[in-house]
Amino acid sequence: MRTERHVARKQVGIRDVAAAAGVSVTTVSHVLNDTPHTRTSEQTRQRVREAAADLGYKPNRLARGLRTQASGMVGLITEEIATTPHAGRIIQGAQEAAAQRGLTLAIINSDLNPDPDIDPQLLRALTDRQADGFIYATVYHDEVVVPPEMHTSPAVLIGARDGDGDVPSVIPDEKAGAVAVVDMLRAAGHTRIAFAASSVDVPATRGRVAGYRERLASEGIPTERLIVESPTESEAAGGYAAAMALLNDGTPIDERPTALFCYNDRMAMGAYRAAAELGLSVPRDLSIVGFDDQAPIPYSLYPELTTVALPHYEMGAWAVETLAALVDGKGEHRLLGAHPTLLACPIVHRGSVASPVTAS
Amino acid sequence: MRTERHVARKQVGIRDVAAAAGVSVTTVSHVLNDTPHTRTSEQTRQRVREAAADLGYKPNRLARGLRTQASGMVGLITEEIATTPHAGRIIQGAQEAAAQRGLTLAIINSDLNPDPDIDPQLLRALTDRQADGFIYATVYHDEVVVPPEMHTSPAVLIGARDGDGDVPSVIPDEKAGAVAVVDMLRAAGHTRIAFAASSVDVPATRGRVAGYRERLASEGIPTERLIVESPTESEAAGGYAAAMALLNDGTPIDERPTALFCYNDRMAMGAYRAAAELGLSVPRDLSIVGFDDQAPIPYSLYPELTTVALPHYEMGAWAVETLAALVDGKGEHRLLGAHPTLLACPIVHRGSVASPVTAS
DNA sequence: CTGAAAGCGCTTACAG
DNA sequence: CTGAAAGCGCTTACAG
Repeated sequence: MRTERHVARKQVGIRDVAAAAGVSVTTVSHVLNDTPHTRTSEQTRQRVREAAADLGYKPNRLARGLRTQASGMVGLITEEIATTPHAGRIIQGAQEAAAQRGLTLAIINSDLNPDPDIDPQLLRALTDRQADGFIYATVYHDEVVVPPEMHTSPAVLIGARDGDGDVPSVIPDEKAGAVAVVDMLRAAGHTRIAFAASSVDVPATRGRVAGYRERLASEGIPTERLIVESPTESEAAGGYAAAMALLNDGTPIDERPTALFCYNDRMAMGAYRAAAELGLSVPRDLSIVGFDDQAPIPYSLYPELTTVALPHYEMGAWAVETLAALVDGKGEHRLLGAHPTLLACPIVHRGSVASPVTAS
Repeated sequence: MRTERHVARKQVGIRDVAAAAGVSVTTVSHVLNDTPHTRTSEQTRQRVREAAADLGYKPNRLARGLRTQASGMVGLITEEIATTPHAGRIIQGAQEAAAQRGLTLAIINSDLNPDPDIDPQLLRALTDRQADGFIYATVYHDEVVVPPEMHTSPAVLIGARDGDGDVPSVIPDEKAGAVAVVDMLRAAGHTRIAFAASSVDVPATRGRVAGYRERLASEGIPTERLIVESPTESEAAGGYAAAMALLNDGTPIDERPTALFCYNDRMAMGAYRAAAELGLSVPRDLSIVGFDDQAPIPYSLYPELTTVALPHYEMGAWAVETLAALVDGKGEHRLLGAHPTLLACPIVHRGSVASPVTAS
């Protein structure tokens, strides 16, 4: 008399429903799936539905998938999810969009890939399970070269474009985000806006400085002396050093920057410390803006950090929506593949920006 | 002449391999799966394997699953993955353990559930796909009541125990972690060790204070005046306030705490700020220890924060390993269900702890 | 309008 | 030792 808790009690199948309703399995399938061009009397439909409910019938998606050649599953491969701060939001966005469409999301975690070639082996578990499509999410490459499977099946890239210009992709519009920050700071009355830049070469780095530099340049404001790169990584210590270099370089106090735009929130943390050591009050003496909206930094700082959010959730959702459209044969994905879709990075206003006290 | 990139080119099946190798599909299945008690001549095996490789044969897991009644898929349901800091590590641990066993991990995200009843609807997508087992991860409840499916199928809980004492579960050993911190601080020579407690009632809260309090009590050190609760949430501002209350309450300087153990890293951030404002240098004048090892706080602080890591990755891995054992019929899960498995929370030594300067 | 039957791609008793 | 055949639970032309 062993415990048999995990022995499934004869799963009820479509045949059982048919028997209970006194119709054929064909009919059951039609009414339960609302197959178009199939007219079944309302009375029969009723009977079928009741029988299904009574028996607690749940269609076996494996069987259906085998028959229809569509698993209803999409695979998300993400590089080193743990190290990329908000990867969770990508997964969440993808999962919720998938659920809305009756799709199930399978996750594959990959090691951080130093070169831009995607390992075809990663797709293996997914292709074996007949995934309807693939999403590959990376954060360290501008361009990536995708394995053949991703060319022959619906696929989508997050955070990098396809080198062949074939697979659709989505990336954050870092540059526009930086431009918006400059505009916001200008509107608050700042003219001397410094930038604490990153020294590591990832896609985000270039877009952010570019937005900052070009926007200021377009208003005739020279930025050479206002940009300093972190001497180390883009962490708090680097932000501290950059801020120190910027604010404590011997220039007269009334020529110092009144606003400091940091490459990311972690560097902004260091900038806060530098400001404190220099006796500068944020935001009165110095406005500080970050980038990433990386929890829990922005609301752990005092005052809370005004920063720019990355559209992780939105990219995840965009990915499965685009995938679903490709699977359905809609959407001219070739066109999509040529240029990455840019998603907005909205400013999150908190307490670290104010108008400069020194009126010009 | 429409583009037909997504039209699969006649997927090669087991039948094709059989034909190419000149054997039956039975034989192909046996050699490819290494079916025990089946002796096939080495020569035949060779031929089969070559044919499979040549044709690029990939078994269809859907078909196999249908036949064997085992999908090879496990489902992970996580409550509000985005808000729980390191949920990504749970997913990673689960995914990697799954991959090692040839299992695929499907993810379902759920809203934060205010009450302890798990919504059976969440399992729907998973049961329809014949998931071999379920993992439910929560962080806000001590106990949870699981739906019937999780009683009749292999299932496992992360972060909470089953109210019925039936489903195996795993939780961090918060208390032991806190005890270890006290021991470490005592070994460094501290006697006046304060605790900045959390005011929010989650499982973690109780274990951490308990460990702190009991350990000190066991050494005859009274802790009443050394514990102060955050007046607000367990964020930086609360840590700041608690630290201020602890360090700036008018007690003579040589009676002040020399070490401050914070409920979590976020509160520790606030404690750093309080220390700075009081002119206390960390760790010389005050040692600070956090809890959670929540990126990027510990290495964003100066000096870097010594803290306690949560075994997220390990819990994820434990979950699928346990699940796999249950699926295989091994493991007396009833016994497992009675008491949660505790996983160690290791101290991560960084720069915020030193021996007190004021020798006793 | 409805149903019998084939078949999706596998695995696995069972017979030879 | 090897293979023919049934069957997992569905969907879907096709015939009635």
